[in-house]
Amino acid sequence: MTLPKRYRPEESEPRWQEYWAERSIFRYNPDSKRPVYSIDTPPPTVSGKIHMGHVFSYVQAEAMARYHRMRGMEVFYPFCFDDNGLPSERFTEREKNVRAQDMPRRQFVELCLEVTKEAEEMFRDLWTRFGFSCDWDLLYTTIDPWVQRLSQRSFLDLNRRGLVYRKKSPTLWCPECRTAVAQAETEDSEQASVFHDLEFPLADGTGTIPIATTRPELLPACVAVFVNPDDPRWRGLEGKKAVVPVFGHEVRILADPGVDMEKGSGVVMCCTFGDTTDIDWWQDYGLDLRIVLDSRGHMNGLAGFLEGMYWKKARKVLVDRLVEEGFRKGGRDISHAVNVHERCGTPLEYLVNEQWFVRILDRKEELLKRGSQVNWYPPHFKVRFDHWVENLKWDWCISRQRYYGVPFPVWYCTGCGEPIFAREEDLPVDPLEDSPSGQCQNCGGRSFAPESDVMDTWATSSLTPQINAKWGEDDEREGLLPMSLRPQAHDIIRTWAFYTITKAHLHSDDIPWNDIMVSGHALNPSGEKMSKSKGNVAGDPLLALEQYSADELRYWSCSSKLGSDVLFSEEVLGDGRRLVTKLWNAVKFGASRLEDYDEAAKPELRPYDRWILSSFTKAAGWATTGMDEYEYATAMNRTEHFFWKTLCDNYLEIVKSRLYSEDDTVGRRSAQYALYRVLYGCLRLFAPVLVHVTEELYQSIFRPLEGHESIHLAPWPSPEYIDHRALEYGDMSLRIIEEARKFKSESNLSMAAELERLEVTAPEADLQGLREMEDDLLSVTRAQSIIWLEGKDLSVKVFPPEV
RNA sequence: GGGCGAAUAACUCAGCUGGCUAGAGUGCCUGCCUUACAAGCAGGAUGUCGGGGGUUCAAGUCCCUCUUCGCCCA
Repeated sequence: MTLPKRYRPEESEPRWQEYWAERSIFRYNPDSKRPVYSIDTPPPTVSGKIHMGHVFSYVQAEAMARYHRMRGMEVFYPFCFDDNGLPSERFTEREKNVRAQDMPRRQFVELCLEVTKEAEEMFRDLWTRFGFSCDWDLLYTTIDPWVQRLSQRSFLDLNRRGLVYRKKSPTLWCPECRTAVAQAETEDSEQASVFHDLEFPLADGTGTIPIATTRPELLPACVAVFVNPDDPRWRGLEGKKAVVPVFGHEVRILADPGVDMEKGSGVVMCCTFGDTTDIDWWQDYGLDLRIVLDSRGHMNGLAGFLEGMYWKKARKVLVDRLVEEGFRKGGRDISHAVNVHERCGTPLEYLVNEQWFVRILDRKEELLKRGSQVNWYPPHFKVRFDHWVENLKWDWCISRQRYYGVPFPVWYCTGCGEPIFAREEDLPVDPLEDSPSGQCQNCGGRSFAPESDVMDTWATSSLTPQINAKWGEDDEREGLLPMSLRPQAHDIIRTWAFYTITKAHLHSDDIPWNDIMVSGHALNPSGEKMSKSKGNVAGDPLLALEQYSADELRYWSCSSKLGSDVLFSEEVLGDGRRLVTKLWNAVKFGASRLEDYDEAAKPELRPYDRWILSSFTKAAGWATTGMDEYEYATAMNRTEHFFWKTLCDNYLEIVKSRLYSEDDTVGRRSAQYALYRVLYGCLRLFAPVLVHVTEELYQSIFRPLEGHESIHLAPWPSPEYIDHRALEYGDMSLRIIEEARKFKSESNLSMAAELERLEVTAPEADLQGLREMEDDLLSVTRAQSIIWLEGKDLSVKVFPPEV
């Protein structure tokens, strides 16, 4: 049982990773009698490089998997990839320097599959090297045929429940990606712009009205002008008509309380469509539809002389014209928030297209209720969900005019346009290649056109609990829903968490998971959020793994409170290394003193041995409470403090001489017993985070007696020993050791220096308890003798040897 | 504009339901090679707990307000 002087993680870590894989240590056993702890891993988007932020968040969840496994639960912990949809398309286009529209659809899809496959292998390799305990046999990707089938089944189920509809309707549109996008895929970008002050003539020639706008190029799309009915400046205008400058068409002047009197002139033009207010008014007042932009953001024929220009150019040309013709009275530079596509940063437009929607707007209350049924860790993140639901303005648009994704299982009758839905037993279908069976229910037609849109990736990735449970499949997994835990970062509450809760509610009238743990972000050393799009990513995980061991990086990932953002910096990573080394050395020392350890030879325990066992029980209790609340950082902190301060700095020094003693066999046996139990206990408390070094130490030292195939299959420490009296006097006595050490330090003496004697004064009630530890106190302080005196408070006098 | 979070030692952060001289790690200073560990050990210095009010016998901890920063959403 001797360990090498130094621990070599670079050699040890791959060895144990291989060991776990070969023996399928982390395989999920569906026939197990243990209670199931299931984790709904959010499949990472396969769209590029992984950064420390991913690692950070996934490690936190991984530690929870390890913990629950040790608590005796059957852990269902899959890994997965989200590799369909727009992100993967753009990734493929970037990697291969191609554009989807330049090649046959089938060929592009093949290319996507190839590119994402490579990325996934890299991902899997990296995850293995971080010591992830997922069951790779449960791996799925969102483009797998059976997952596509499940996703299409979801669509058909929603259709059956009357929860999807297809409608020509104003939709958020990205002119760059040329597809509809969902509200959740947008973000605000602060951009410089100009507020143009225009003047609209009144149709009856009685004057003009001022209108300020940032989007003059939408003038040809102007369908009305609005004022506030309470605005005294514009009383009497309502019902008149205004003439749109340059374009000359007349529009009605209407009054609506939604007009902000403070902003600009208090007169607003309504265009189809500049923003959501335009859409509301267009609907509420039955206004004309004048679409002037095409799917690429160019002006169309309705824009007259601007036709064919990209909107930016059109704006410039039109502003010149407005100035020329005297309609523009001025303008000022402003900075305002523009709604852009989060994937490419392009300002979004509202176009009118046929799109598929999931009906959610009329279910806000139900969704809020579902959200409350989930346990949020930490709790304050729930309000993000609530606010998102409360502020929803659109039904969920799930169709995308792209190439690579799960197809809609739908055709349209060429005769009457009626949609034909695939039969469930035929799934998965690709309407571009397959044909529906039978004829049109509506007109009897037999000729069909395929739906060429694909479903948004969220339509599938919102189904991860159902995918895990193989919902509706022949080999459906029983008893997994709702799942135990969804781990994820806080930036995807409004997308992933929201959609997943929505789907579970709509399909099964249930919550998708009992708990959700929301992790923070890893910030780069200057405190900024790392994001691929900003190009400020620090800490390439592969590079980090060359400099630091997986355990060190894991330690960093688990050293901050759940949900809070944390800096990724070199100095913080040193902390993990210190602990790993200390752990190695302490166990190495223990092992050298435990060579003849005999569990059966346990004698009556000495006071300090009872003390350390009780202290451990206390520390393990704190750790357990922390882990149960997903507060792994607190748990690790408590454990580390116990291990370093109580165990190493004090206990080991106290019992050292007994452990080396050849005369005091009973004392030695007693110390050996406590040391063995406590070291093994500490290893187990550290195991969820420091997964490799604890395994290495366990296998070398504890496996022969404990027998578990891996420390990760060993039971989490339970309160096995508590002696309150020993705890009290042990803690109290530390003061005596402290005073002796302080004396030596202040006298510039070595800790090994001998002392003549100690005079300890203590209250009568405590004297007996303290005196029971005299032998160990003498050995740790190197004092010749201790004089025990009775007094009011505990105090210690130190006498050096006579010179 | 609304919401959420943060503001505690030079740095990174703990401080739960208010209670004894406010903690940890790093860094700094002084020592010490102690039969595991100098990547260590012992000791030490450093804080108007963002500002201002209030509640209370008692407030980093609760309430109000202001300031700064970050994030999310309009």
